[in-house]
Amino acid sequence: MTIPDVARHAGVGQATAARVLGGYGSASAATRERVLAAAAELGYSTNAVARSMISGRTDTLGVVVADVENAYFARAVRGIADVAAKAGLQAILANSDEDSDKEKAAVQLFIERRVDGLVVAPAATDDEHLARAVSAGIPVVLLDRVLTGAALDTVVVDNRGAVKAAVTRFTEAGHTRIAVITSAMPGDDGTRLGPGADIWTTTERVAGYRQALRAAGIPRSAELIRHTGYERAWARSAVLELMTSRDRPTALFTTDNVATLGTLDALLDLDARIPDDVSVIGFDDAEWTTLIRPRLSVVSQPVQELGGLAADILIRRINGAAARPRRHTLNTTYIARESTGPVPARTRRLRAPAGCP
DNA sequence: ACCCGGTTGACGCTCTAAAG
DNA sequence: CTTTAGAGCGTCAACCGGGT
Repeated sequence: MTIPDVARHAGVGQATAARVLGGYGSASAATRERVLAAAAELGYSTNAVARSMISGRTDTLGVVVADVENAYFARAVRGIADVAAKAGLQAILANSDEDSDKEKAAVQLFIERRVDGLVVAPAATDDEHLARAVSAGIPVVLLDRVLTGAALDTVVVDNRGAVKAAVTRFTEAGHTRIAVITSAMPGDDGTRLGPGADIWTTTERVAGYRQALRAAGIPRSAELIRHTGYERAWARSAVLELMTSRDRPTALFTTDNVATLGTLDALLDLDARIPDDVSVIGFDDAEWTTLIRPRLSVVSQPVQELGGLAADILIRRINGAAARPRRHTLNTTYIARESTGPVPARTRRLRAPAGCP
């Protein structure tokens, strides 16, 4: 059923039926009613493909994140989708798995699909493909991460400051053996970043950690900085190793959801008591952080607002806003709960249970 | 028989010009 | 206010004439 069918059935001209059904131009109330009745009777529904052909819009937003299963991205996507829906746009998702090639492929596919705009949490510092999207007339807003080379609207939080403030809680409580667990890809030695893994967020958070140590006059030691990769199991084994080593840390800061889950997993296996054996602060106030005991102290970021703001800026761009691209930095808050405490008086020996890898 | 580059028409809708 | 006629959007299959 197409507009000519509806027009014929309603006994009006094709253009009139199109105007009524498309919601543009004018038509008398009586005509409108006839057209709508005919459309309902015939079961007409708009052909969005045909509409896009002339309008040049698809009313869709492409969203590329590392992994929608990650609670952080899930909430961000929720924020994006809600704001998009209010503007009559639909978000389409792709996962990059922090792989630059996958991200490029996803962006290319979105360009081919002629999405009206893109929200990307970039996996790497390479931005050529994003510039291509922009020159193809598809505006791009970066989420969660900054690309230094690109002049793009960007929505982030103050990662460095947030982590510095949180780690300072540790130093103020007297901790000096403070480890940081990140789920960035490690290099060969397990402590430095691997090639292409210099994700802005992680870099900033580790920088915040370093600043806090420096401010407290604590010499930094490389073995306390662990880049464990994007699998929770990897973070887990890194923490198992770290916590059973001599001179183990008394405080752990985890920079993201995956690292936090892997860390807690390891501490459960070690039967470590939080915070008596080790204090923990995580980044991101996931829902489950208050369901466990002790409740986890966290840096909380307004994830859903972050996504919503990204979508909002993007929609403005789609509608022709020409302002110079800028970085929007939202604030985080530290939420003190029960997972942090003073330095343990003496370190109880921790060991992994038998059969535990 | 085949391959080549080029042209045409079809898809469903939006939008304009011109006329009723 | 409403109508008709028609251009055009981007892509593809089908077709065309011309060449191997």
